[in-house]
Amino acid sequence: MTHLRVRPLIVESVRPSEPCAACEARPFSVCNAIDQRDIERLAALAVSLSVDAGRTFIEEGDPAEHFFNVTAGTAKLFKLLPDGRRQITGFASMGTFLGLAVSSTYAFGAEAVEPMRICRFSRPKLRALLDDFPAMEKRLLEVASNELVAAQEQMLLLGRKTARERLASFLVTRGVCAGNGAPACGHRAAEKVTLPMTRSDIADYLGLTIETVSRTLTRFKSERLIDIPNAADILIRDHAALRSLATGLH
Amino acid sequence: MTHLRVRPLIVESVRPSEPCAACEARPFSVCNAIDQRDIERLAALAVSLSVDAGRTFIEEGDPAEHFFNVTAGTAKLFKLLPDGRRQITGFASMGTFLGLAVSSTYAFGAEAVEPMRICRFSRPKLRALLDDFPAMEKRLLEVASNELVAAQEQMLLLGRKTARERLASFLVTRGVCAGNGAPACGHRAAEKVTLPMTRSDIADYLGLTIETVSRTLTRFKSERLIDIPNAADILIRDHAALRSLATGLH
DNA sequence: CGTGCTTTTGAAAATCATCAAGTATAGTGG
DNA sequence: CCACTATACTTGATGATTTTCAAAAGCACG
Repeated sequence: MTHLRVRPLIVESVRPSEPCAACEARPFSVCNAIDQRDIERLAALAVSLSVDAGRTFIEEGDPAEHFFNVTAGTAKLFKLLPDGRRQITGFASMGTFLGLAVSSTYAFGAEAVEPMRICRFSRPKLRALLDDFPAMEKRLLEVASNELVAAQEQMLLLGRKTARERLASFLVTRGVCAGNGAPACGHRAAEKVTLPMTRSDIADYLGLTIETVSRTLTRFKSERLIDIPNAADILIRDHAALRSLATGLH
Repeated sequence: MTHLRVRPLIVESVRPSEPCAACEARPFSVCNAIDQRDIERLAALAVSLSVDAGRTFIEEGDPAEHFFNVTAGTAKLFKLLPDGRRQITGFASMGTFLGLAVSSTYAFGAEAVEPMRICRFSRPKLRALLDDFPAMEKRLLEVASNELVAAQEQMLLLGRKTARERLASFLVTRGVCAGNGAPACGHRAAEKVTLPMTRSDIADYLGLTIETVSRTLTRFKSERLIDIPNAADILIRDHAALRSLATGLH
């Protein structure tokens, strides 16, 4: 019954010849908590995978069998209501660690918004490894703490900010921390913000509709705060004004 | 300016004779990760404090010098915008651990909504202790992971749920996990939900106004979903209907 | 150069916020 | 014990931001 066969989530599945040691994402990820000489033990667990754009590689409610580490590309993390309403809780890019749940099932779904490369670890095996590398456990706690802070900031945005303030916050945050896709998080503001996600994704991230997102961006443009050479790229023209808007000052 | 504060935050400051060993909150907190025989080392760091209702004991932006563990009472955790808009990101009750931030300053404020008892730890000292007790570090990671899941659920609520759905979610969650103040989190539904916080707090938690909270509760009452003997107590009359509403089913 | 998608733009509708009283409730002091 | 005050809560009328519904305009891809 070939027609019932589930299409494999994963397009390619390899153990790179020089697995973690040469990983470009390592400096940005929890993996850098492990010494160069111990890195092989981690590499033995890692499976590097390609994920096509649009592919869901974590399904909310599924048994949580793996941890993931994003090594390239971007994913959206989301929760759904039965009628299809969606809240995107965050975007994961290079270095982001996924699957930090105590529960036995995933609390959120994850879908690639652009072609991705991810590193997959068996949950129980990585857990076992963590016992030998408390430094990595410490890093995980740091990561979780930072995400918690970001989540609180997002709650403020979703609960109390206007549409204009939400878009301004989004652009500013993207500009500072995800300038052009690289999560180098240089603390300098980017001129150009590249948005790999659709307006629909942005809307579901900010608790708005696509129409409101589009209208608000258009208005920013008419106010000379930004330029929109094409839908995916935003040029920041008045960073100060945007930052001010983002923090709730009118 | 916290430095200019006249009245002391803390009303009473004691090291109880049997510090952590007999702590009622320990079974609910991260402290239970430490063995009975090692508990003294933790107790040596702990300072037990009383906090009056309405007192702010964590100020957003202040240097993060302490961790806290709630041993009795309830606090609201919040973030503010410059013009006074407030988002309550959560309520902390018995067993809740506070202060998990990597940053050197608190990312949120905390205020007692009813008389509280908290356990205070010096950040650097507890950090040092954690090196000797990886089990506690593990527990902290669990706690942070769980809070992350709760935060994502709250983002779904704030970004995508209607006022009715938000209130229903709030009542159901309170009924299951905070029945009558004890965070036993028994998985049975409570008949009565006691709300130590004001309507204003509920509104700021759910991203609504006090008027909408009040009206929605009144409507639930007229629909026989709940009873409101007094503003602080809510009787759940139709738990199934509320749960259904909370998950977005109309 | 269609075809299908995303994005933009417009008009109408709706939910929720704001403004404004009015009613409980609790705490205080006479 | 009872006014008296302050605060919290409820209820009503109006209004505004955002959503919904609808359709046109861009863009990418075969």
